[in-house]
Amino acid sequence: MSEHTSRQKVRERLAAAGLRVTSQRLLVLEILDEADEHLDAEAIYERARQLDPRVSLATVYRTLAKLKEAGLVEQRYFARDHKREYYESARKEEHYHFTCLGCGKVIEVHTSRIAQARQELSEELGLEFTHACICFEGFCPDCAARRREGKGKERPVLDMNLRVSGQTTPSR
Amino acid sequence: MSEHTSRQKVRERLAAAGLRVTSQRLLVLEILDEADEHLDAEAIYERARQLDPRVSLATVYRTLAKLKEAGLVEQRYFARDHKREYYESARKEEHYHFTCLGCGKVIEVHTSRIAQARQELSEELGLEFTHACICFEGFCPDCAARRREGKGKERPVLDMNLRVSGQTTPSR
DNA sequence: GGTGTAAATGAGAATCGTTTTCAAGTAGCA
DNA sequence: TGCTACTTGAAAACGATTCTCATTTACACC
Repeated sequence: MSEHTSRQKVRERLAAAGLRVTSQRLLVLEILDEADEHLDAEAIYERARQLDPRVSLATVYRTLAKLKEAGLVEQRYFARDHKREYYESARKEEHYHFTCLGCGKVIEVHTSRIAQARQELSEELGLEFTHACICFEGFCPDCAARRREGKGKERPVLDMNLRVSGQTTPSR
Repeated sequence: MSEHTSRQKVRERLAAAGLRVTSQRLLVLEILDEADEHLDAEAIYERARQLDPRVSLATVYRTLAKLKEAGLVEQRYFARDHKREYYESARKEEHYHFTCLGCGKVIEVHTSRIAQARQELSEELGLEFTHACICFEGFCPDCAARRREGKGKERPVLDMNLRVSGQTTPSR
């Protein structure tokens, strides 16, 4: 069943957002819907190209901008890799991201404290929040343990098999 | 009194952090100490150059990296201007930043909810936090009011007399 | 006070994710 | 079916940051 019904739904979501339906936009949105990780423009481009070799990276960027503007897609920054934009379909419930500096893993975390902070600050100061960029970094349980053991060696754990360029922030 | 005493203190802070004391580092750290706004590398460079025309932008960047690494300076990202790094002296108490999309103003806000979230998530999931990048955006009381009035016109308020390049995130 | 050496600097080139330009193609409406 | 405004591909442009490399400097040690 999925093949056309799902594509049809994607089509409708685009139209409902007032966007022209193009094969490139369908493609990008489908890729993001199906992705279980967070993708950057380059990764989306790779996937898109396998399905339709004509798509260009510029169009991926333009499409992402449109989808974001329409609220169909959310853009995130992760940890030290703040030079690179990541995207995810906007259909998940509120969550935030924790990046492990040891293994690069991105862990989704749930908390109501951020919304609470927004609420309180909004009342106290009369601010009107539209958006927040929140990202946490540190070590996942495994990497934290590994660090505690090999502490004598203090080997540079910050390997990041992700594309993560960045500077050092000491863990005080 | 200040002239040499304060410079002497800056000198000591650098040395205490294990950094070589150079005129450029003194300069950058002094500039950040005295700044009442948040400065980006370019702005620091401008100010530094007026005091010592020899300094180069590359050195400003290198110095900021060192100072950050040493914990003397903190680096932030603001709202939509996420391509640009801002710096502030690391001597203030915990606070976060709210950027007004109407006038570009950066408002410092205080809340304990973030620390609370970190604490709770740390206990629940065994995560070890080292750093968080948090920035809020929306409209300050004035701009919010202005928007509510001129709502019919819906003029594009996002003027940002700061250097703010960015995409649109709808205020749902 | 000299001196050796590792670290820091200036100038400009390089990087690299993202955006823009411009000519050609296409969606969606009449 | 045609019109027109919106999209696209390809390649160039952008812009904040980082790197290279030859030169200078801080500072530990004599």
